[in-house]
Amino acid sequence: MLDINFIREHADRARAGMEKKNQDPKIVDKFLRADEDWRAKTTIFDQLKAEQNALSKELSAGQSEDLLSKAQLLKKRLADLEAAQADLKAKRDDALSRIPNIPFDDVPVGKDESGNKVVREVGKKPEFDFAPKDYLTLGENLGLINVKKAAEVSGSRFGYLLRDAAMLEFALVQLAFDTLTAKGFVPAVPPVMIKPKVYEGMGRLAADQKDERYYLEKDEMYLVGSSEHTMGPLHMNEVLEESSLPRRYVAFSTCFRKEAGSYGKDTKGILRVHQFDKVEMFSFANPKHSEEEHRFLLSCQEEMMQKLELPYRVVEICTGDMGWTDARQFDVETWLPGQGTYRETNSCSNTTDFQSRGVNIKYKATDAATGEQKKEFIHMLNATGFAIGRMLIAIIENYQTKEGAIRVPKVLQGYLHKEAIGK
RNA sequence: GGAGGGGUGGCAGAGUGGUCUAACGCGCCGCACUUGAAAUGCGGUAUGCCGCAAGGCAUCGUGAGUUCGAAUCUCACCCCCUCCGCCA
Repeated sequence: MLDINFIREHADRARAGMEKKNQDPKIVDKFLRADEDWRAKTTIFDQLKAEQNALSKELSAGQSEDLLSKAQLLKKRLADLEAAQADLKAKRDDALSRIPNIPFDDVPVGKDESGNKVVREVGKKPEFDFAPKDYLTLGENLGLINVKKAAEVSGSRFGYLLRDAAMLEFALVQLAFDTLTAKGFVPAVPPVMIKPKVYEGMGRLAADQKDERYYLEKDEMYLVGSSEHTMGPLHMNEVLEESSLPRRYVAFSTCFRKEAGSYGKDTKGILRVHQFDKVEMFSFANPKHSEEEHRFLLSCQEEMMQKLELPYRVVEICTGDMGWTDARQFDVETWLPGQGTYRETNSCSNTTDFQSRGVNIKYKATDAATGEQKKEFIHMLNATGFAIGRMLIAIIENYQTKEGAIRVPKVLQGYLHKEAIGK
């Protein structure tokens, strides 16, 4: 969530941010109104409460009928006031939860993905002396992917990864963990279920994405859409030492997504499924250096793409297309020759203090001039390591042979103990 | 899932209805003493909110309740520990 004081003082900037993100800026005014009403009620409530406290003290010294009836009257007034106050606060907080993070000023402004800016293209697109096939045809032919059986067993948007596809998953996970732990990332396997209150704090139950979540009603738990969601709260309610920053993690988890609102989109295959595995990078950073940290995470993504020798491009996501919690977002899109297009395979976001405020993670900042110590909200960043399903798609399509086999990327051959996947 | 014990400031830990405005201790910060340090002494050391300020309000795991008044009593939930059962 945004800082309440920031919205009070810079309502115009909050409105502008919402407009850029295709949200209704009137929400800000709704917030301001509820906030003002709440503050007025709070002032009266606090005064009355002070009266009550004084009265209680008097009563503790000596009771009298007069004082007691006065206190009883006060109690009733306070109860009414408290209800009204709680109501207003709920209204205010509801409005607050409908305000996304504000994009940095230099983020390209745009309505939708057509406004995204290609930053660079890297790698050579493979050339084939035959018509390249799509991954699903290849994968089904080789017995690597089975979505038909998965549909019978679990429904649409599920898939079985079989044989070397399953082996490739572990090879990719291993490659990512090897690469990133060598850089000091702490390896992690986080929970995939999360309490509603914590999830809210992470800004991932906001209006625009609540329908995207699986909820276990009986247990009041959500299934996470990414390990980001439970890695962020790893340091919930903590104050981290400035010298310990940045704190970087590489996590592996299954991800669950309803894919509501994407009916009819990418319905075939395993590109868009309800369940997939993903390696994720997460960083708790000093706000002074979070932009730098963001570029670093992006460079890690690119390094791993280059290790796989996959052609990709880096795209800076425009305001209208970027995530709810993000102040800046880059995507890595990988070339898919079977489809003749780039598709998003990685994402990399700086959420600044939008999430850390929600899960209460601070760091001890030392003022360089005065030496004074202050606790401030930390910046939190997340980035895809490998989204396994989509990387399999990219590998299958880019490494296909005329005979319908798949060459194994050099860097994975050691993990897979083979150079090609055939029948 | 069952039985029992517990959750209090950075840590440790007292407090079982009204000077709790949360003891004592440790740690931390400042000052004094000291050549310096240690030791000692004195003072200060949670967070959030309302307010221009003075000041006020809230918070003893969370939420609700009883009461004029709750860390303290009641209920529900969460978490931790011990034991039993079940389980990869």
